[in-house]
Amino acid sequence: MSKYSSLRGMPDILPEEAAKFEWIESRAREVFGMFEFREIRVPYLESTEVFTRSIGENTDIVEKEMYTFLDRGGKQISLRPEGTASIVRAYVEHNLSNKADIVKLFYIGPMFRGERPQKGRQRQFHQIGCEIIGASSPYLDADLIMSLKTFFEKLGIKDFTLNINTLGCAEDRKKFASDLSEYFAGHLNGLCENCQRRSTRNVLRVLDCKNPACKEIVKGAPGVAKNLCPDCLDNYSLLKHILHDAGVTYNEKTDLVRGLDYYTGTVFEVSHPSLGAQDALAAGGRYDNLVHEMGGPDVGATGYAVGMERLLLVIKEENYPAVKPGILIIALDEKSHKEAFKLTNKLREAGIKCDMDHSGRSLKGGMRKADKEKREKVIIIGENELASGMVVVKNMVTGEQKSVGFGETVDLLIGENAHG
RNA sequence: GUGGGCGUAGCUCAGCUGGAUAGAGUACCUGACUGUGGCUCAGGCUGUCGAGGGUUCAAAUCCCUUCGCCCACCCCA
Repeated sequence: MSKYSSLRGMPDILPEEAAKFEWIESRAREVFGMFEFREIRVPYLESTEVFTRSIGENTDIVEKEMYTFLDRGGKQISLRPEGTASIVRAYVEHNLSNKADIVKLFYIGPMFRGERPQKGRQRQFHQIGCEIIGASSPYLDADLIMSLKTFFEKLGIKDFTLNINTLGCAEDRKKFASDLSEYFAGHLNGLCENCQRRSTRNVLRVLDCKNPACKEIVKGAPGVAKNLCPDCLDNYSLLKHILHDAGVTYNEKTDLVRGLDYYTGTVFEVSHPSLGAQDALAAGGRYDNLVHEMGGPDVGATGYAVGMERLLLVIKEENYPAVKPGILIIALDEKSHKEAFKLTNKLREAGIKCDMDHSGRSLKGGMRKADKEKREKVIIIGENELASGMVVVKNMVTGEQKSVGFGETVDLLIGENAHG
């Protein structure tokens, strides 16, 4: 039992897992680079207002999940619970709209929410997100969704489902919400306790309640489609056409809603069956009013975030590349240890991955270690080698070994690596 | 915040109707094999039985409290 442990929901990411993070991140950079998104790094801490204004004062995230505290100057600051707010803040602050009409950005990093941890959910978790700011063409939504699909394919993820829906523009949404409130008011008794509360406070959320009784009532609820203005309707059906033509299979899910206030119009979610209760791998949508609300130009925007920890749960072990260990250098006594260390450094200078056993264990011990670590080669240096000026290079796979002069070791190994 | 499950060796777990030095497998170290790994065999190391308190002649085992982890609700990526 150690004296200290990390905070609840804020786990250490140990090397084995960190390697997976690293691999996923480099696939992200590869794919998003190809789509011409550019990376942006925004701070983990922001003035609390950045989040309350954008995510919404009455959302659960802001009300009860955000890590908020006073800094030494008495200013109220918060650890970011998501990425979009900061990015829009940065976009406005640095007048990025003047540099290009469309700005495509991606980010990778930790987010913080004070929730109770469970499968696929931590307090410090990591997201990879993409944003396209500057216009509201459905082609941009399609571009965004294509980047997500390509990313998932690159990671070897299968069996994911893309669900899409539209919430309509701000006016549409208002009308829709009031229609829903009216409908649910007539079925109040059948709804679960939570939904009775939701039906007045945040009526859209009743739509994705998991309670069977509520689901039944939701079936008869007015759909969003009726409430859409012609523009929204056109945009949404155009998006569906574009996706169809691009060969993207999607599932229209009319009860899909988002919990953050800034979403408007198209929303989407990617879910995976193996995830359990928290089955969203990624989610996003349009936020056409946010940039303006944050003090920027009146331009549309769209984006999504992918949950890293959830990717980890979904990606199969064999999808990750095997990490090949380097050569192990084993010295048999103090004198050879010095020479061996010199050789180790020479190999590294030549770009050959290797490590030396400094534990002073026996040759047998060293061999065992190399075997356990699945090393392909070891180099052995002892009294005999020092006397003859040769080192032993042993191939652990074939069992074959040869003596080679100290000076020729690097050349030999480079030659062998070149031939596999 | 609410509910349920679980905390015993580095890891996976047994022991739990109270009983003497707390076990197995695995991992690790050493030797058989004096300078060569995998297989085999032999030996060795590792524990505040999550923590604190209580009941008892006696507690890993029963009771209370507490902390931690997991799953679910809630919410969300």
